[in-house]
Amino acid sequence: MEDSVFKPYLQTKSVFKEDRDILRPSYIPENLPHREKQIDQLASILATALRGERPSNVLIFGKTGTGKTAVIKYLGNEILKADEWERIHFIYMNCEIVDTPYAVLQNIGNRFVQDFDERIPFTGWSTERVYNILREKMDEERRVVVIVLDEIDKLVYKSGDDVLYHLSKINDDLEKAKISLIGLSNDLKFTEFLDPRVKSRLGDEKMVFPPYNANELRDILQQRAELAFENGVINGGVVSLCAALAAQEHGDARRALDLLRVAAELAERSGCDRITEQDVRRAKNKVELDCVLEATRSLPTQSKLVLLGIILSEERGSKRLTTGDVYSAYKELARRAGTGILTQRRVTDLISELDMLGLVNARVKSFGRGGRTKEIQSSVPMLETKKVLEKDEVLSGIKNYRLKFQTTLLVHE
DNA sequence: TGTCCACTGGAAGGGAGGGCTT
DNA sequence: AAGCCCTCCCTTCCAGTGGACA
Repeated sequence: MEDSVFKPYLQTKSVFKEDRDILRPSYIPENLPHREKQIDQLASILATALRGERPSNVLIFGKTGTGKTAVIKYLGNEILKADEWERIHFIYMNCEIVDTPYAVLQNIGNRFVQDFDERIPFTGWSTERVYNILREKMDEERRVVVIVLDEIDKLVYKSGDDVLYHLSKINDDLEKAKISLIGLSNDLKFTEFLDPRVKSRLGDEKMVFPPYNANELRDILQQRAELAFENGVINGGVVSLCAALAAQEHGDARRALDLLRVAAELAERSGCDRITEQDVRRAKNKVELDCVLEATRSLPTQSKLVLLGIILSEERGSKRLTTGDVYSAYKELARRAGTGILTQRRVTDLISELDMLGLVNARVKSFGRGGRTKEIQSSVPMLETKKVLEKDEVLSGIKNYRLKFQTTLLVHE
């Protein structure tokens, strides 16, 4: 240990108390400041379950970082604590991960299967069969099942409302068990895509979580900071700055906590025993850059080629790219890299995906006789992103490549 | 006022790859 | 082994369109 390369890092005093996960968004604190009203309201709905009755279905709306997930998980824990007869099942699922009808049903179904041999396989069965098993198993005992579908809008946009239709209707087929559904969404409009029957059944009750303002964010951070840091590590200015920065981004508490955590890590790494406002500013840049680079890194190869095509075209001076331009650049790169070449239709979709991830800006624009197409601009730091892209094995062969073709708009200029 | 460009984005479907069932 | 199922990724086909220009 004496000469270990880790020694200097182990010796530096940590700014954190033992548990730095307290600053992670997944941590559920003992109380949630400024969500008392919402907790009360939900508690009054869920309390029905403690009497063995079925609580109303609830839809909860609110932007990212407004505490939807934290509140529902908190209430989930509380209700299980209060459930003397152990007849309540609380099932939480994130539909961004569990995002197909089959997966949702399989996931719920397996909570009610004890025997390993009877588990529902992750593929192979028909969805109907999974549904039937799920219904049977669930109905074996008298119980109330609360199913939380986080990011429920993602499920609907991807797979339609079939599962929700079946799940919201399942009570008609149950004798002993009762289920209630809680959907969390940051998109108010997704219900427009639901079958009217599903829409009305799902939305017995509706709630909206407003964004936190800077003062509320400060309270939240203050609470966590006291739990996470040693005394004197942090001052009021640091917390206020994190809160203010996050308030500018539609009151996202997750963002605020990230800032504080990363600022602390930066301070720690540079051997300081207190966090400064300078650290917070550095953290802001780091958090933003890390987000973009991580999104880039995890792109499928073909999307990486499209993004690289956009970046290289811009690097050469064309600021406004059309779908056609991007496709030409992409084709050139794909040919070079020796991958298959996708159709333009497919690349259109990949561009839209990049747009949704916030890596590029793409909006449909009409150029009159010039036709109607997307106007595309990257919104990533070019140098760093290019480095990440070139680390991909398949793309490594086209390092430092320069495009040959000319953009249409460049020609006109 | 109508034309016409360069796509857009929906629909349908193929086929590969995971796996279960008989 | 043959015949299912579900999902992912992709192709093919195509009606529809905003707005500069004649």
